[in-house]
Amino acid sequence: MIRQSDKANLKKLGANIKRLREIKNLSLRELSYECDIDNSKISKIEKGQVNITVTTILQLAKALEVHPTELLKTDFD
Amino acid sequence: MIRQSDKANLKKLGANIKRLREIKNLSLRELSYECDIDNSKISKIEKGQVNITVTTILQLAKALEVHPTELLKTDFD
DNA sequence: CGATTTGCGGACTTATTAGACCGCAATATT
DNA sequence: AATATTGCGGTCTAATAAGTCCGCAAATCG
Repeated sequence: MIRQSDKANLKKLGANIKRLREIKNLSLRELSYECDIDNSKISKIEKGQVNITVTTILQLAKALEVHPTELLKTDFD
Repeated sequence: MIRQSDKANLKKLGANIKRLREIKNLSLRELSYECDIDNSKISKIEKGQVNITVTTILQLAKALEVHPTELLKTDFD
């Protein structure tokens, strides 16, 4: 029962995470090393292919050195 | 491999969600009706017993009529 | 007091994330 | 040109979130 608006929202989230990563000039593998999440997984997250959990958000935020809320700062549907 | 700090963070998130629900004077069942999430599930979320996904955060935020970032506005470890 | 609401927890099935690994095509580096 | 890096996709297992239902004890209400 994965909704259509959810897919769009996950893409927005992913795009925002990618933006934050690029601001820090990190490659997928570098960020992967920092937050202990497989680089292919991060790739999928950025593509909006995964509905990540809160703890994953927190891990990414810590590695990106931003408050978790920053990851969600986008215009969801 | 559920870490210790994660448990604490989930509790903080849950407490914040509960706070937002109480601000709107909603019972678990009322909020449940609004966001289509079982009341017992919301109870577990508020207790920090579930590591919810992004879409669940979005559902709750919409029902609570706040931006998703509001749910994460707390001091995580 | 009797009836209703409320928070909460247990139990169960299904769907999906987490986590780990591999490999390739394109790009960047030397 | 040769080598290394990078983004990305596929695959597999184990863990767990999602989703649903039941019921109870305590609080609230008429």
